[in-house]
Amino acid sequence: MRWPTPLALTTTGSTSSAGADTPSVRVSSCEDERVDGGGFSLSDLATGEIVSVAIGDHAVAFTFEGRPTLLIDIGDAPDVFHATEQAVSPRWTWWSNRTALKIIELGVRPAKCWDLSAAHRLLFGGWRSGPEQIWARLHNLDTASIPHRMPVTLFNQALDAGDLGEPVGPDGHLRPEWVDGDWSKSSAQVVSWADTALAMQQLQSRYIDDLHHGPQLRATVLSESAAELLCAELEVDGLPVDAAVAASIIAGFVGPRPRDAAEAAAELKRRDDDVLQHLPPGITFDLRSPDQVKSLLRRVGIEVPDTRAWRLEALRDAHPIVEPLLAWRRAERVLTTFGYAWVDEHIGPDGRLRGLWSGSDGAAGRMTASAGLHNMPAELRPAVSAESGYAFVRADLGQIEPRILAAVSGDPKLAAATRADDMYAPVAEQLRVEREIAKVAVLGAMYGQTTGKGAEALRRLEREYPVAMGYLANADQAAQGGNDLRTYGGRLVPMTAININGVSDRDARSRAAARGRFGRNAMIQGAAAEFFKTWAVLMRARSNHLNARIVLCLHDELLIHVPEDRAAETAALLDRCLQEAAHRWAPVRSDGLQPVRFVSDTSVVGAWSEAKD
DNA sequence: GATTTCACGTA
DNA sequence: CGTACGTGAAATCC
Repeated sequence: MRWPTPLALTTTGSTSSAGADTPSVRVSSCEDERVDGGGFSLSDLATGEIVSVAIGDHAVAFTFEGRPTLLIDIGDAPDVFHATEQAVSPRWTWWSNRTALKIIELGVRPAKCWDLSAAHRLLFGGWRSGPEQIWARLHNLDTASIPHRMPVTLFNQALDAGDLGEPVGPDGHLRPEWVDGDWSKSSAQVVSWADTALAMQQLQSRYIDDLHHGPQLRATVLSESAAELLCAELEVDGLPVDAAVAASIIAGFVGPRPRDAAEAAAELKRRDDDVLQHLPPGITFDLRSPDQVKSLLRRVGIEVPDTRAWRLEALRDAHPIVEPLLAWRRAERVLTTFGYAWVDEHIGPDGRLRGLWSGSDGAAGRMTASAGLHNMPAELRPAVSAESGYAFVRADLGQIEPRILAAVSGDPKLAAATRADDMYAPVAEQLRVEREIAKVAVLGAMYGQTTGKGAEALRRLEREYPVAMGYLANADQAAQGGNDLRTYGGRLVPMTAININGVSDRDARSRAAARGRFGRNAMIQGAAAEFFKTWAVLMRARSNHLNARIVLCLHDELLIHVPEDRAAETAALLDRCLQEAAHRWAPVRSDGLQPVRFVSDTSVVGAWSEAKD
């Protein structure tokens, strides 16, 4: 698709409203060329779907029915985005949510999009999903041959816009100069880059059709795209945290905030001495060094292969130094990872903890977050508290993994068990074992349990739920054979994603077993991640009128910040969204029943720590 | 200076 | 039970 001479224009900031229904934008000039574009009325666009492509950090090219319509500078025109969302709520197309972030920072919340990067990670697996990767895979080019740009040196200055040429180089790859995006763009080049992105959207769409993975694949692309919008919003909004409460909790572990270096050193020594006093005077070890801790333990007669907490836990009574050592470890964790430095670095003056969010990193496509948002110790959760006049609605999915297994495998008997609030109860009855045994057996089957107490229960599981167990065995076998997997929602799980390092010292058999475990786990964990994101983005889309904001996603748990008087409504809506997500995953049967039931535990709280099971 | 290992928090 | 992630400090590599 080549575009005609683009109407490459910027607004003058004079978005005039002719009326609430027909906002219009007057366009006049561009960075480096003048194109007489005349007037532009958003109401003209209301009849069809806009495809819009945001470019780099700044400019955005709008297209309508394949024709370039408008090019603007993001920072210049928040009102244009706002009006566009209001009038037509387009499905934006962009290379990644870094563009969405720019718009969200202006206070506009795009409703929907096609995120090329998210779609790419879904379709092809892995982490890398820049324009050059997207282009290469869709053109069957070897990603190893993607060219890299020479580092910029004194003698190798950044290119002028005029030196860029076409986006595609002679080797068939996107030119790295274009991908890097730190070039000054002419309007024609911006439009050309938009052209490229739109072409990728069409190729991805065709790729989806050709995979024949069922209607859920396209639905997953849209859900994962929306999840990227959610991620950008999570980065902008942040998690409400009371820094004073956080500081007082930290003080309980490591003492008050030191005023100077000497005080910090004294506090450090005091904590070290709590442990070292159990040794003969004069003997000292660096407690921060695992090797030295091992030597320390050897000196008091304890020999261990490593000094991990769970191992030392069992040796509490072996020597009086073990107990204070464990306490030291705990305090050290708080001090180094979640101490005052963490508070200072990640909690803003507005009382929001902010980190970077990824919608689908990793092997199975779960969301990830930095700044400790996903591994904050439970002891710190009281500091995560709603602002004045607000409340949290927190909800987590109950027994999500076995329910997912029932759904993706299509096992009718296991699906029947999901009708119970506690699905392990009917499973236990079926297996004629205790509930705990049944639970361990089901989890063991999903995770590839190796140490076997539940061996007998596992055999019974295979007899009673052959479809579900067959699904897992199939994934295990495929992964052991080095074959890539694809989740129920359509995410490719490449077997290259498995971390070989951790098992490199084992023999071939245990490596194969590790691959098998990885495979069966990825199919469940990945599908659960997809289901969770569907739930979350439905809630995001449905809750605008409540002023509710999702402020934390934690694999199976949602935390929503909402005005107090809308909390009950929000909780009710959250449940309806869960039912909608379940329905989208598996339409109702002929008898009108939902084949697999999903449940959540939902509560309205003032702080995250409350009402947590 | 960059990379790996150990340890540990979360699900 | 087992998988995944992000983190920080020490140890190791180059």
